[in-house]
Amino acid sequence: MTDASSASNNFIRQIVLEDRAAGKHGGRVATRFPPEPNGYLHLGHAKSICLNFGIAREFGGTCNLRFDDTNPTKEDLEYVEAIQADVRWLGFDWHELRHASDYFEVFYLCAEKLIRDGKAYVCDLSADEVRAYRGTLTEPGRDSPWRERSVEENLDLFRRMRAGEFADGSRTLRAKIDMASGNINLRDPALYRIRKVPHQNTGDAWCIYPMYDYAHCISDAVEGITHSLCTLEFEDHRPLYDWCLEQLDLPNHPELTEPLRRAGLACTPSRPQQIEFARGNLDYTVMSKRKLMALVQDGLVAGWDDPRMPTLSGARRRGFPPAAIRLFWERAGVTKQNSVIEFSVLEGCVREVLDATAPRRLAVLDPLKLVIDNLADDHRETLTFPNHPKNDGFGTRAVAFCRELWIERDDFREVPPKGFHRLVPGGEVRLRGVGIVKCIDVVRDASGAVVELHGTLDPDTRPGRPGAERKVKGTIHWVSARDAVPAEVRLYDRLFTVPDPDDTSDGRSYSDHLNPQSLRTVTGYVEASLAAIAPESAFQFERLGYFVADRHDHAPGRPVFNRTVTLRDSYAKAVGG
RNA sequence: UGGGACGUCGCCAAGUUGGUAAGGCACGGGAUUUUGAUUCCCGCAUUCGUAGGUUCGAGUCCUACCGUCCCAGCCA
Repeated sequence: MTDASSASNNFIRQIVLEDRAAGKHGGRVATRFPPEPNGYLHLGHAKSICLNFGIAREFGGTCNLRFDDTNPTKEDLEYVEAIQADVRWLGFDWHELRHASDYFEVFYLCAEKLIRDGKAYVCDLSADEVRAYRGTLTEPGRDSPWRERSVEENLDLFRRMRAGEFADGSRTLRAKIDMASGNINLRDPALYRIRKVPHQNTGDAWCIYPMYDYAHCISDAVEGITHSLCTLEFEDHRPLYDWCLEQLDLPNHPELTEPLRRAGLACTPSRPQQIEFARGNLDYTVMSKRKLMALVQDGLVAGWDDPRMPTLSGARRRGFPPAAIRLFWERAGVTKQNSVIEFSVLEGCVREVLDATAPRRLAVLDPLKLVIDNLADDHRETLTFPNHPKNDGFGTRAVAFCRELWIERDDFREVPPKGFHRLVPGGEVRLRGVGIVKCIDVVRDASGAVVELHGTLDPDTRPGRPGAERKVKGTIHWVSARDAVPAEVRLYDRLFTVPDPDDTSDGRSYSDHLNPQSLRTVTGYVEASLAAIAPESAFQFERLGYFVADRHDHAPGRPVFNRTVTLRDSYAKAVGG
């Protein structure tokens, strides 16, 4: 994890630095990553994960994984399991695994304290009425008719809410703040609502559930969080975050957190500080949970881990190394500016990591036969290839060579465009690791299509011979037609055809911009040893790109590869290919 | 005159007491190369949303304006 040690500077890191210098929290740093288990983690979450775990790691602090599970109608165990796997895969491990629901009893005790202090009341208004009383962005709201109930009545009603005496939606517990505030979050926000539905973690123990603003700040304090990092849209919520913690003063009211200690959970409440940063967006993709969910449910992709999805499980299956994702977010930086990062930045990180870590192999994806006429029909040879051009530590491997080869159809042109460096009739090209071959014949089928090439290998240009230094314009890759094995290869491209699929100003929605070419499956030929490698092994197929053995479908004897990313190709770019 | 935030190169992003615009990606050019890959050089904002002002000097201070994003869930 070298990328975390060279931590780039950003405003949050500076705040932490200053806080430590000032001796806040005794110099302690504690963060948390608090996903709601209502979907899979995506690249955007990775930014928050890298930030929270990265800050904790840099300062010798701790970072908890906390499931923000306060809304049982949306959450599911499937997600809590997938999220843990994704965080681990990204390369992080949490100090403690917590659930907001672990604190339900604490939230309840805190609510009673607010009621006793005259800071919260039970409101009988319906959802529609609350909306009407709230006012608008430019007009103040009006006080609820239930705002001045006595402490005794509020306490009685709230206890009966918990006991299940009232119907869903019939009452809420509300904070008593200011119905005229310019900040709508302060217009007596709901703290608790009635939902008689079972919860993925607490079963049917509760029928009242706390709201995010109320639960989140208390959860942070209870866990001793020092810096509570969240995204920009919560900036308006910070006054409420601070209000709750100020009313409750958890550090000085141990009786409120007593249930936790009784349950054996460590608990030394802090007074955390919420700091907001901008989400990270990528072009040519969508990142909202709702849209990702729709892509899955509408069958537009093969699942949450479809290699075209910006989910972490999708990135994993696509072959993006976790280190590349970490590097990416480090490069992108952390600020308060809304931004859309070009996908090429991510691809660059992926190539950078894979160039250094992926062993090289030969594979032909669009095969055309090339017969070396000046080799005996039974000619068999085993060539030794380095596994990495710049790192001998990768060792070497044996590559079978014979008279009949597969080469890339693209690497032969009868009428070459200018600047074409590959094989042409009568022309020469280097076969990677073999020598220079000259094309002496082109075989066509009845329709005139090229079906086979014949050539001669110049024996003086074989590796080790003096002629091996001879220059030719191009080098192409190949595999032995008698030894290579067929493999299913999935060629992925971006899922959307437009930079901003979320833009609906032309009246079209993101699903109208799906790229029909985002997946092309071909059967190619790969070095035989690739049939035996483990799923998720990554390789560079020389001159083609980086490929990964599919996590689920690759099996011994049935190789399946996903193209992670192509190699940079200045030739294709120059000719507009 | 509802509240909150943000505007530095095509995309990110440094710039913390005002002293004369880092870096990355992308892009263009060149070298090396048995991957048109990698690597290596070189180039790439007289200018910091705009207009004024203060100052010997402003991206950094002041004023006004313009633009973008977020907020009216008993979602998070």
